[in-house]
Amino acid sequence: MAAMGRPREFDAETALDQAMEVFWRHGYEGATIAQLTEAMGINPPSLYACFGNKEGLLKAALDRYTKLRGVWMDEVVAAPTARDVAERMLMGIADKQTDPANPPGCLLVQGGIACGTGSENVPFELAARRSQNEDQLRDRFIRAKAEGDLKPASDPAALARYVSAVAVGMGVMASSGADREALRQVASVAVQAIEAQSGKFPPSRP
Amino acid sequence: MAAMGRPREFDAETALDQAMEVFWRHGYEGATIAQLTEAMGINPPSLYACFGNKEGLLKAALDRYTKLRGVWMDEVVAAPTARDVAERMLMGIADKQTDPANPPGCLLVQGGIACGTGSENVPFELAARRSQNEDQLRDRFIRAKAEGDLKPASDPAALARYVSAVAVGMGVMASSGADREALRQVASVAVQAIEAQSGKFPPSRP
DNA sequence: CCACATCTGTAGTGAACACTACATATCTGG
DNA sequence: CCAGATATGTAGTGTTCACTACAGATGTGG
Repeated sequence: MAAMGRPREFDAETALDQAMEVFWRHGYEGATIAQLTEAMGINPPSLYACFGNKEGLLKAALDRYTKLRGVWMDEVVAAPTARDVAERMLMGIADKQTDPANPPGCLLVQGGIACGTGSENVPFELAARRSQNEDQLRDRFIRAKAEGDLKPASDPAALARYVSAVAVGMGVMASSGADREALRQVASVAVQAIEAQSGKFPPSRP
Repeated sequence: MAAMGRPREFDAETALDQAMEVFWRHGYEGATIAQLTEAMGINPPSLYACFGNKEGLLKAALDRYTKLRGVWMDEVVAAPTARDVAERMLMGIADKQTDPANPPGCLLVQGGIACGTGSENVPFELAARRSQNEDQLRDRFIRAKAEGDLKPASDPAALARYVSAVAVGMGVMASSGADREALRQVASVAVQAIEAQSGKFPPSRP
């Protein structure tokens, strides 16, 4: 019934990857539309037509980031024990956050911990995504406890929060120049707290 | 030999406390001169005459912050064992970062993890202050190891980095709404990694 | 080929920003 | 009381920001 109009000349996902990198490196407030459009290879009107506004672009970038991380997290929670889950996650983070292919640290931290007037919900947006990871981890630890892999007295939610906190702390350290070896040491120590809750206990009945 | 001029009508330390709170809540880039001057109860020319520029004001606020934290850290490292040092520090942080008298989280994190063009050295400035804490912790753990309080095979620098990372992670969680109990649980789990390195070993000879 | 719809590039818009010129006010030293 | 020095309040400065008006380009359906 209606004509379809001129088709878009850029690939949205590719452009989003470039935007993600800019937000990752400079944070939400530190990233300017000029930097974003240049990295994406488009002009401002194309950006606004496609993503609404700067915050919409951030959300799209966060969606893409968490989607990519999601497949990795699935591998993480596939580890056989709670201890191995923690180790695989934290060691993997040590590597990922110092991978020269990406900006250092984690977009969910670098994106914006504190923001000014007009961007107050950006930190909430990031926190919500982080808590998704934490929930996934918690569910895995609940299972580990049921399987007798964690102490009956252990608190899966607290353990997940702990691993999450360590991951965030590592992200901040990575962004301020910590090298891979330093982060691996942190991960190695951190895993010992999970080890202290681990063992082989009679599984709770199904 | 020269006249002294009109005396300043505000107290620099009091004004700095107010500025500190604004940076703490909104971050370096999110805090505007208008917000700062209003909180400090002065006008822009007074601010610039006294602190040079916005970054100078931040540095002064950081100095004040770390000075106040310094006396607390002295109490922390005065704990008798490495494990107690870690517990006192992380539990204290859980309380401090959720103290309604201050903005949530930690100024050394909230201040600015990622910044835009023209403020690139702000994150470095914060990282430098954080590493002061880490160094103090490391020195204390070196002593603990010498006293036979930590395993001979333990790495004090790695342990200090670990505690530091947990503290930063807790700060981020606090700023995104985690309550005191949640942070205490994180601290409680985190201490167990230090416990795993603790015991009573023959002290190395003086 | 034409009406219509959507994209693209140029060139801006008003608003908010960090910062400051300037006149005035308040001190000290002589 | 006067000269020099520094602080203060008013009222801006130029710059940069997110965002957009508009005209031309490129597609689809009839």
